[in-house]
Amino acid sequence: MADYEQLRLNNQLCFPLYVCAKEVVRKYKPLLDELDLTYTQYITMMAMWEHEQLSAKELGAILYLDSGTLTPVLKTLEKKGFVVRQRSKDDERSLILSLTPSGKNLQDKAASVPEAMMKCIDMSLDDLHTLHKLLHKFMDTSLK
Amino acid sequence: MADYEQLRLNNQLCFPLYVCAKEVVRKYKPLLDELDLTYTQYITMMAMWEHEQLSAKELGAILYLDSGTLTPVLKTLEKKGFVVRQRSKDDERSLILSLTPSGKNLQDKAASVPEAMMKCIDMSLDDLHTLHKLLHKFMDTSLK
DNA sequence: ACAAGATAAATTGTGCACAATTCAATTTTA
DNA sequence: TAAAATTGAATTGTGCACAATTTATCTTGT
Repeated sequence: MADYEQLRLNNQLCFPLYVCAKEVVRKYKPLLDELDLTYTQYITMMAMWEHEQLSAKELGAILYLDSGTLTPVLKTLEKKGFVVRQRSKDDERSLILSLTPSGKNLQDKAASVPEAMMKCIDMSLDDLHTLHKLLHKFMDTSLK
Repeated sequence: MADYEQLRLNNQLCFPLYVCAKEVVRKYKPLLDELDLTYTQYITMMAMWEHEQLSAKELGAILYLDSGTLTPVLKTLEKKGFVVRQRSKDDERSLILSLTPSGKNLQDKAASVPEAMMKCIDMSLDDLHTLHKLLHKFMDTSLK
């Protein structure tokens, strides 16, 4: 008689990962509403603030998102006036993304978001650091 | 001149959480295709295997999902013949969920999934255990 | 007993997320 | 160098995920 111990939700690694990710994104919502950004748009803008200019392909590699997801997100960000989409002169297949002044300015408003989020999280810095390190290890070793 | 250090993707906790969750669910896909289940349907079935019978409200509390998500998922699982949806006699508002024989049998096939997933994950058991513990701590302390 | 409030699902609308396919531009190769 | 293969975005279709609203049922207070 099998007890299927491995199939219990509490014994899964993926389930808490899935729940934490979802719920943290939900925590972001009221903060990001102030910036008129969804979470996906927010991480897209973070990548843009770091890189100033990059192709859609490079962006997808950074964010782990494919064109099916990014194409509509980028069109929305363009419509909001934060991002410019233009084809590369060198290679017409490539879509080059850059920030508008409005998109650059948004970084000032966004600067308070990480701090506000930290206030919601009631764990020691030590635990948070360990968690951060293990998630990156997980990404690097298991998500190829 | 601000350097916006806190806004860098690599310094965020949420971003690796979001990526790991997404990518792990993607890893599940070929395994769950064998069972004709999506990931959301899979965790729903896991909750059913554990509880045999429960209300939609209880299921939502277990899975951290609201009726907007669960209603269509449960209708799909009913259409696939794994789950029965019926109103409670005591309280017509409540939706009582139970497994069909086919839904129960599916547990046998599902039993190999956790093991197969573990083979994809190239981290020490120690690290996995720590990660698991920290995610639960995070859920318990920060997601109220 | 009945109106007012609370509760449980369902519905509606928006925005991802991804697989699979398509299309156009570029590169490779016979 | 022309056909074949590859590449980068866009498109199409399916399935969540959640906020907000609606509907039906139940509970509570008078």
